[in-house]
Amino acid sequence: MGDRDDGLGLSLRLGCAHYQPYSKLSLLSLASHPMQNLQQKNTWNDMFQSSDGHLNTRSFLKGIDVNRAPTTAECEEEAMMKMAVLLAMPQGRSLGFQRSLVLEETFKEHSTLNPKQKLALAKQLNLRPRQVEVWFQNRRARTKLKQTEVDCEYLKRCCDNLTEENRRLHKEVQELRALKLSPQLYTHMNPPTTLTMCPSCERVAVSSLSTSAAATPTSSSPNHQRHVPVSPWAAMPISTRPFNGPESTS
DNA sequence: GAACTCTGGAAAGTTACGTCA
DNA sequence: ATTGACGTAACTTTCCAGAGT
Repeated sequence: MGDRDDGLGLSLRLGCAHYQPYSKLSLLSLASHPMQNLQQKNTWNDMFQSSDGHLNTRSFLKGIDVNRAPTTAECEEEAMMKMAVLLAMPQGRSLGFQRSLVLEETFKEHSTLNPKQKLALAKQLNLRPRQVEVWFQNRRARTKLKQTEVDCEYLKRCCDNLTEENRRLHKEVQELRALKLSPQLYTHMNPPTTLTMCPSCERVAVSSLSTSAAATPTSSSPNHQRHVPVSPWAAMPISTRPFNGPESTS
């Protein structure tokens, strides 16, 4: 799974963008390696040994944000070390590190295989064609699941933004109604012409006359301290409003 | 050209198993 | 030692597109 940049502006980044050999690999497959050698396992034990003497691979994994682009310094050493450890971690049943690596590289090129490619890959990896086929099926499923999770998060953020905007608009309506129902304020209001409405977005904007009148009330008209509730984005182009896109929320 | 059958592949769902905390 | 969570390999079912008749 490589970087993705679709219409939603979403992208998935794994590892370090500057370190290509590992950065594009799936963490799922990186974590799968049947390192059954006892001697090497002791090495992993040493590396993951926690204070209480137990192995702590999950906490180690927590230190890696697969969606964050690490700094250059991290890329060169820390990320390298972490990825190297990930690559060697035994995790469940797997086809082996080298095989997974080749399968991943092949998957990056094309997520589906024609029969000829499948046979060639199976021969290269000393696997049955059926195993290669199954691996690609499962890999596509994992990719789709991951993408679904990302899309779901994006939609959730959109929903949150709209909810907040809805709440803000309700408050604004209430304030406007209160303003209209107040006779004193209503009679001393400036003419409606001081409020202008954008013909394209139909948002009310405050003209320079009204804003100056509101900001600097004269001694002869103290009641001119008129509050005009205008949302902070009223004068903003639609495309730059906070609820208009995923990039504006983070 | 339309209707039907066959076949292969993909997706979705499920199961079994190994590892770890 | 046991258990639940998690990841992966492998299987089953369903659907669909393309080829052949």
